Amino acid sequence: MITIKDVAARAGVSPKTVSRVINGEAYVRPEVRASVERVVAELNYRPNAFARSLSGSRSYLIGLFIDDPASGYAADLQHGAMMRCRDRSYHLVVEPVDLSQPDWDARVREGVAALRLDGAIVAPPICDEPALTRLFEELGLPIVLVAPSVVPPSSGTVHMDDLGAARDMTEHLIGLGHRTIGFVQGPSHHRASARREEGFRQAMARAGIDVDDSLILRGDFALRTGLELGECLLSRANPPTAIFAANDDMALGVLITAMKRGIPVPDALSICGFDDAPSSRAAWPQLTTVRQPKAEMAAAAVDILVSARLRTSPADPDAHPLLPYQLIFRDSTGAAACTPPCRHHDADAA
Amino acid sequence: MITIKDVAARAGVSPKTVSRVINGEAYVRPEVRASVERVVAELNYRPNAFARSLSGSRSYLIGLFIDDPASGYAADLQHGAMMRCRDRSYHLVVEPVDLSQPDWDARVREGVAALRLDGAIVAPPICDEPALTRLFEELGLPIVLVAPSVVPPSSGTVHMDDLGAARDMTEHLIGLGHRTIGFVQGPSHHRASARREEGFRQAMARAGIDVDDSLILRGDFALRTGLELGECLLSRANPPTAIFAANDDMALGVLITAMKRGIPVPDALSICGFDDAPSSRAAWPQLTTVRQPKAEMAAAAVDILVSARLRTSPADPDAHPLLPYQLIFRDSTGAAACTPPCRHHDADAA
DNA sequence: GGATGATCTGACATCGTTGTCAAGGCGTGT
DNA sequence: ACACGCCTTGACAACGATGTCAGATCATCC
Repeated sequence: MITIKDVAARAGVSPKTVSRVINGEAYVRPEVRASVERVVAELNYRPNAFARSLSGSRSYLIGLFIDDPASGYAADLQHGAMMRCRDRSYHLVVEPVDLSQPDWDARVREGVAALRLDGAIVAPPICDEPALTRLFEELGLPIVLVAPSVVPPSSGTVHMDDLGAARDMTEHLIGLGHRTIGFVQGPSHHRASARREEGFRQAMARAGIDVDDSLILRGDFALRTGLELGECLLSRANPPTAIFAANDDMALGVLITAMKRGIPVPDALSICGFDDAPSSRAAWPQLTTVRQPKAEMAAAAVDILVSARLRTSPADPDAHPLLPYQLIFRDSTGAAACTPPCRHHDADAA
Repeated sequence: MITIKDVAARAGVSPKTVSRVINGEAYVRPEVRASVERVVAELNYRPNAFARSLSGSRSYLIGLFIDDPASGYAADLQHGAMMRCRDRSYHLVVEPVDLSQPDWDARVREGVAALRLDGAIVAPPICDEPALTRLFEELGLPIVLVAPSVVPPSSGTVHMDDLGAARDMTEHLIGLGHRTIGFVQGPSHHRASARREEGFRQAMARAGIDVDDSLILRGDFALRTGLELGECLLSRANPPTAIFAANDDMALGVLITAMKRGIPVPDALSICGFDDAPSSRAAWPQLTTVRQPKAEMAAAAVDILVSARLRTSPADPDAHPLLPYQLIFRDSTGAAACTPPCRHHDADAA
């Protein structure tokens, strides 16, 4: 294994100078820098991460704290964070946090203490747990929250524009001629879900359509509530011609209910979801939905943590980026059966 | 941050003795051991992983090398590996390997060199890449392959019994009265998939049913081949009453084709898959399938790597465990429409 | 009682890097 | 010619653990 000394010897400089070159510090003559860089390349030298962290103030390690690391959501976050870490020559350590276990805080402490993490990314839903964010604050660990409902001070956040996405999707439905649209809400404590409803209402208001509040039902993001609330909406005397669910699982539930009742989708009923979960693609017909920039949010979180070493401004807008969403038009939405006067509408936006 | 010196001072012993206690070495008087352990608990001391790895021979780090870290399969492996790592006070580092990039080997080298990994877990499909396993061998890094098609010498493996699972599932179908059963194979290079076909044939042979080779079609694990091959099978003059696909995505394709043709599932057609992918639960009806012990395989891999420090026997059977599968009976399989004489059969095994 | 070996314990060097600090070289203004 | 500041460099001591080795203690056997 080659070390910094080998490089130093071969380049005819001191180890410290090699260290300077590696870390891009100033005050190294360009010739010397070039020569060291050449030797580094020749020997294919890689600094030992442990020595680095032991000696220096950085560990080059970022923790990703996740409730359920086996979920698709978690996988996307991991992927995005890991790739960005690699680009910035950091490494990602994924740590599961099971808040239902009594000793969860001890386990978190242990992980942070043993690894000297430079920062932590906290995924939903545990990013909304005050005890956890307090713990990180106590440990002096910079954190970035992914799509949190509440924003504690002195932590970074990454978000997507839930309101805008829901507005756009609703406008898509309205453009297809739908006027009676049902909305399946998420749980009340979930801020993002509230923003989605807000977007829905905005789009309806802009189009001058009165919202019938009895068409807005509250669910809990689980598939089975989609089944139940779908039943509710579709058994009405005047059922909606389109249903917008605040996540894909519930949309799937609505879809299954429609199939059971023999309602053809999208011919008699348009359905759209939110999340672009894997199951939205596996369903038939495939679900029109909103892609959350999960990987991008995680990558942005890494950026914030890495650069936070430099700047120490907690409320800097750079520490709270809003990432672009994308509407995914698939096969579960189509033109409304022509009850109201409707023109044909082109649906290939985004 | 408290260090080994703090503990040593408070316990009135040398740092080295504390080190001995932490690492469970022999030759420490029971009283001393107890006293040190008390102080460790009091101060809530955790050894610094970096110092440990820099000084000692272990890094307490295990790498999980994965092609597509965003897949559900990867997520399950990660979860299992991570939990077991935590129990054994190791940590898991996930490293993506993109074989399509020209410099993939340099990136792997870099990761291994910088982190001094104690071992690597290599997930499918890259565990079947000879260049990769050779690279690890060259680096002297112990590896465990997850469900590989070929087993290079001097590496551990973890497997599940694909043959037995497919046999059991086929027997389940036969027990439901099915006699004309279609089988959708995976790609030819995929050994596990071949074992699944073998299990299918064994069950059929045991039941004394002749296998019609034209009912066995080769796919490539993608959903769209499920659509196409389902079409193939269902448009026959004498279509099968049950179709067994070698993975869930293809089974889903078959399911969608059946829906399109208006064939009720499971009343007129039973379908089952393999993998217990998330989408198998999101489908309607939910798919009967085989649960692969993904998390358990990953956990077993960690065990092998951790204990391999102790024993150095490469071909030890303990280094090649076979993990138990589980049949998941859901709603896509049911009794065959009674063309052949059939008795009612109880389906609640496993 | 003294040699022997097993059981304990600590001093010290070491792992590979970075932080601190001091010092030398060089340009500039007076 | 001198003081001053900026650039550039390296010596040295950390960082926090473990490996090595030598020394101390104790029981056992001749």
